[in-house]
Amino acid sequence: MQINRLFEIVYILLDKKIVTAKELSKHFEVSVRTIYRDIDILSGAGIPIYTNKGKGGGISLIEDFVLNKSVLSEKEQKEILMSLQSLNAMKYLEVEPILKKLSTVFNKKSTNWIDVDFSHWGSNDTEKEKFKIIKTAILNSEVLSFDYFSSYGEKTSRIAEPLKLVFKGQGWYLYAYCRLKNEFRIFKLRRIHTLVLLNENFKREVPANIWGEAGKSYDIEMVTLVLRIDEKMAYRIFDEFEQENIIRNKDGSYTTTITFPSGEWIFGYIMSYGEYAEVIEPKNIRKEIKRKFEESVKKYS
DNA sequence: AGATTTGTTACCGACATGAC
DNA sequence: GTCATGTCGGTAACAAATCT
Repeated sequence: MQINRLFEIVYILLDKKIVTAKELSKHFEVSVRTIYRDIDILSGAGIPIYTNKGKGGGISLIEDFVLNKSVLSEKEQKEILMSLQSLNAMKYLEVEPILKKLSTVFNKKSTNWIDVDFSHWGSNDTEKEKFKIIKTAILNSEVLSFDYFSSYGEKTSRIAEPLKLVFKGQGWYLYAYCRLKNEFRIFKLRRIHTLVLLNENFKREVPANIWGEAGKSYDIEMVTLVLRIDEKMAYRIFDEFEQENIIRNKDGSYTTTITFPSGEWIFGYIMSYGEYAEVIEPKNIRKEIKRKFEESVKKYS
């Protein structure tokens, strides 16, 4: 199964409105038989696809499926986007520019409950599970309870009204109204544990700007790090970095590139690798790390 | 009405992949 | 290696819409 073909079919349909199976089969260099199988899969995934026979017929999406909100309820639109997203999220990794185009089509015209980025969704089953639960909670406006571990490792039990899933930087975040703090908060998915759907509904509007003051988050300076990490930390590397940014060296160590919002916390992050990580670039961070380690050594001497 | 265009379904064989 | 499973291609027969 070539998942890219499915997305591209949807994209072509959005673009051209109507296409015959034969045209599609030529475009993809597969048989019409295969195209029909794809159509089956797509409609199974909740995409409102239909066909017309005879001259001028072909395959199309239900009219104005993106543009006309009255045809599809808000909820249906959400689910279409979700079904695309989860197809992608499940396991198919080769996702390409078509998805970007698709996401702009959706983002512009459709709902905004999720900021689609179509980046890799990791390989972690429990994260997929979390994603699924949260998805359900958002779509049905159900209150969630979970344990949350702050960056200091502090654990708090939260009850929150989930509003939006956002992909940002290196991972997924849940934007929700936290009843513990009585504020809108952003939770990193990876730090959320023991997620439970409470049998309670809520009503709350999503504020226009969820990332704080306008533009603020976009002005954050980013730092691109090149790290060499010891083989011993392999389990963390594949958890924390994108696969295509990982290079395995001859001696078994790994070189990875990652872009982070700059800030003091980067040092903490790098140092959490202890002796097993070495900063190659940028030089100033390399120096700073060295200095910090040296200071730390002083304490022990 | 009959030809043409397009979708729909069934069946079978080839091939790849993963499990045992 | 063998077996099961899944994907794809080819063909054939049929249904429905449209054209001449």
